[in-house]
Amino acid sequence: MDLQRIKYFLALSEQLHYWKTAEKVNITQSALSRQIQSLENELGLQLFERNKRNVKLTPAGKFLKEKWEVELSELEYIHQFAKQLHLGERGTITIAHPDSISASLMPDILAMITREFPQLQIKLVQVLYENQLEFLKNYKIDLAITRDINSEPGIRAKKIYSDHLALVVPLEHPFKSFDDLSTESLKQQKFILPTNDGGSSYSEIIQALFKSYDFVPDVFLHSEFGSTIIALVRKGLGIAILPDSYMHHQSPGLRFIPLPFKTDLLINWRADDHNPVLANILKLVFEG
Amino acid sequence: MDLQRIKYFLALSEQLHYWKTAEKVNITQSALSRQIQSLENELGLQLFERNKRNVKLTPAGKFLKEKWEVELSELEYIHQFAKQLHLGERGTITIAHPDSISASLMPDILAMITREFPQLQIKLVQVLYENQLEFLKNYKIDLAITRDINSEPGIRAKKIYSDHLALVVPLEHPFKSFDDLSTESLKQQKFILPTNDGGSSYSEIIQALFKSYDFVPDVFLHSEFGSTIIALVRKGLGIAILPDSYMHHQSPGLRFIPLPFKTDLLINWRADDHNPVLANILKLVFEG
DNA sequence: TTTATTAATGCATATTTTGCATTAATGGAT
DNA sequence: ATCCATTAATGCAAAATATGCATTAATAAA
Repeated sequence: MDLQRIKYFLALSEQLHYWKTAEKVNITQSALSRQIQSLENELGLQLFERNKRNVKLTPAGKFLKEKWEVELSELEYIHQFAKQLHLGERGTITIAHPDSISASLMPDILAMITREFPQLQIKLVQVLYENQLEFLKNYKIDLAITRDINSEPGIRAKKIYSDHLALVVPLEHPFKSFDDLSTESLKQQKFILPTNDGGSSYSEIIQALFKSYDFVPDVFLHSEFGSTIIALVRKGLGIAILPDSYMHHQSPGLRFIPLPFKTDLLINWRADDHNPVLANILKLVFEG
Repeated sequence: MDLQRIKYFLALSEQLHYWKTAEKVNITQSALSRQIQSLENELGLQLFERNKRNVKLTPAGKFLKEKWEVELSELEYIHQFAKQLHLGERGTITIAHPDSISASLMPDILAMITREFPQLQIKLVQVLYENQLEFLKNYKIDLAITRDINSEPGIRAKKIYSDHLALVVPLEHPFKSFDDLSTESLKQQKFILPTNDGGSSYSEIIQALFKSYDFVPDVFLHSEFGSTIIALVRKGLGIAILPDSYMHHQSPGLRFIPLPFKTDLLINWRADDHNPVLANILKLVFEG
């Protein structure tokens, strides 16, 4: 059954006149007549009661007119929605990102996305460092913002930002600026550092930093969660090294001392992911 | 957009394999391939992500699969429903009938209808005698059961039943049987009779009855409603003449004395009414 | 590298739809 | 009653569309 036929029927059911209707829908009266006939044959029922003079809906025709009007507009809506999915203007995307940028980079990115694609639904998740690529490969997330360079096949990555590292100390701490740092003074500090899992480029940078001062830090505690680390520093339990993106978090009682080391932020996605939503978001992130 | 195409799409979206699907829907792989392509062109979007080896739904395709499945089954249901309307197995019909047969003939007719056409919706109404044909012509009712022969153009009628008239008296009344009736004894009675509107063949029969006893009745009250008349008779306010169909109403305290006069029941409908429901009901009423 | 698998495509054929011209039925006017 | 204007249906040829067969091109697996 062709939907066009149903549209012809609906037009005729309004006009109840073959000639006028035929003109309206841009076919000849002959074609219209036969379209209605085929529709009736296909359904095995009569839609119109007609003689050579008058056209009138049968009860079944009246019923179908009402129902089909609803169904056709429903289908119309569905098709428009699908078109938006196709164009990547609608849909859902799940993004994992590090805690550090939840008050700096993420708000910017999200504002940009909702400005360009207001219909997109975005799910933000925080994923443990070691799970990020696995979740990406298993379609649990579609986009991962990480601080690590990966070399997974099937995953593409691109740098989107670069953070300075900063030494985070309580306000009352004697370290006021970078000049106060020395091997001697650092040796006396207790450190709260990210979990050292060996593979993370972020950890490696921190290791390099300590190496440049040529000492092994006294690590009081490891945590994977930046917000945990900040809370502990504020309580005076130690000092930490974090990306200075954390400065954008509302953290009274803390001092960030910038260090001459940088940590990159990379955006990761499946190379074979053809979801148009992804393509739109990547384009937006890279090109503004 | 042909619904058949959508069915092909749905089949392919299950199998995700052109050959197998083509076989299943009884066309060649070539035809299927092109049907899917036209569908994609028509919608202006991609339904499947495919290379020469694999077929996979796109997000839009996945969405449409779910929605179209629902819509198609909805349409299926609508078409079946319409078919039933066409066959007169579904639909609504409004029937007017006299109060007298609401406990005798009507239950029989209704039982018959619901047995044969359980999906039919029947509205029963009581319409004042003088409005019956007007309501029928104005499509307020579809079927009128009357006791009057009409000669309206456009209205067809057929006799379906014949009632005896009965004299209705309270149980304690001296009239016990037809033999107790005489001009003398009747002259002493107060009568409660139907409204005498002149045109009703029912009233005319009652007039003929009185004429056969050669007297003019002392009429205490006229009412168009049989149940009102019965209530008044039971209270001893007079005696009445009613079709003996009323015997089937639960009316303790009354005696029905059959009279040798008959009143016909006719069923009336619009001659040009092609509602299949009507045709079915008429057939049922006439042929059992 | 080869092979088997599989979606797409060129082409001829079959089917369906369309438009033109005409027919047949019907309501209204004379 | 009769004629006329209107209007839905229909025969026919042309156009558009769908189908099947055979082949091609791409690719994953052996």
